[in-house]
Amino acid sequence: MKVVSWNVNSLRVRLPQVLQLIQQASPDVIALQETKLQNQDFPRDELESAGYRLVFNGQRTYNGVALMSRTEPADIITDIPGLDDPQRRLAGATIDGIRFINVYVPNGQALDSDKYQYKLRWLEAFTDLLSEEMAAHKKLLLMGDFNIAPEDQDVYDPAAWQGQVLVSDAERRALKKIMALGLQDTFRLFPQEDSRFSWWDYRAGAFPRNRGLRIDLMLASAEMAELCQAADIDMDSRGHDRPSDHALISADFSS
DNA sequence: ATGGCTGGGTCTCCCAGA
Repeated sequence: MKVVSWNVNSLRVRLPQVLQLIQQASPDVIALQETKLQNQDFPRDELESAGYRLVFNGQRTYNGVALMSRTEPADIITDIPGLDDPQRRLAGATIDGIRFINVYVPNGQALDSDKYQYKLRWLEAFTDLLSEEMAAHKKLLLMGDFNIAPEDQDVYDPAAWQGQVLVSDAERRALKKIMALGLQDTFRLFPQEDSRFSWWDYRAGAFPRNRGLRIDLMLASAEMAELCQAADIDMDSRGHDRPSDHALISADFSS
């Protein structure tokens, strides 16, 4: 089973690239973040014609996530219980007996911003939900744009980023708490070169200079981690004409 | 050098992203 996750930064702009991905890689499950489309504007026909069942949870301008699969999704969730939140950041479903949860974690903007407090509150409420999901599903894959670089090795210049949003102690603690529920970073299950990232600023030649962060993650429960055969970051997706600022990440699982 | 670039909406400026 091939699974991919991609922050497309507008599905309207990136739809041709998603269709190309389908043609070239034919993933079994595709998680998208930052679709930036209301549900009524979601490109249903194009993606259903390409052979996918769709779960989408969208809003205008900001946020929006989707979960696409070759087979029928069941037990769909689109909200975090107990969190009254108009922002559309979650799409989960059971597909082929595996629980998939796709998240677009809030960015946080800056440590002194209200958005940072919202990010921490969101993560706390999400962790409660995830704890229940983990208890109910042995095979679980949590993926998406976490907007947190787990370790300094996931940051191109850790000294310059020290204490900033995306790497701050509170954010990393929140991520550790999520992983302590029994999740493993699939990317780190395999030997990796240094300085491999998943996001690069559009500005100042950040991508050609590889000044990036690894903030897009695919986290697997123990049972899923055992089945994981490979995990990768698709650099071509970021080198594309008119690219998203995020690369697509992928993992393969034996059935 | 707190800039730069991109997408979307309020639409040729502003907000947000990370």
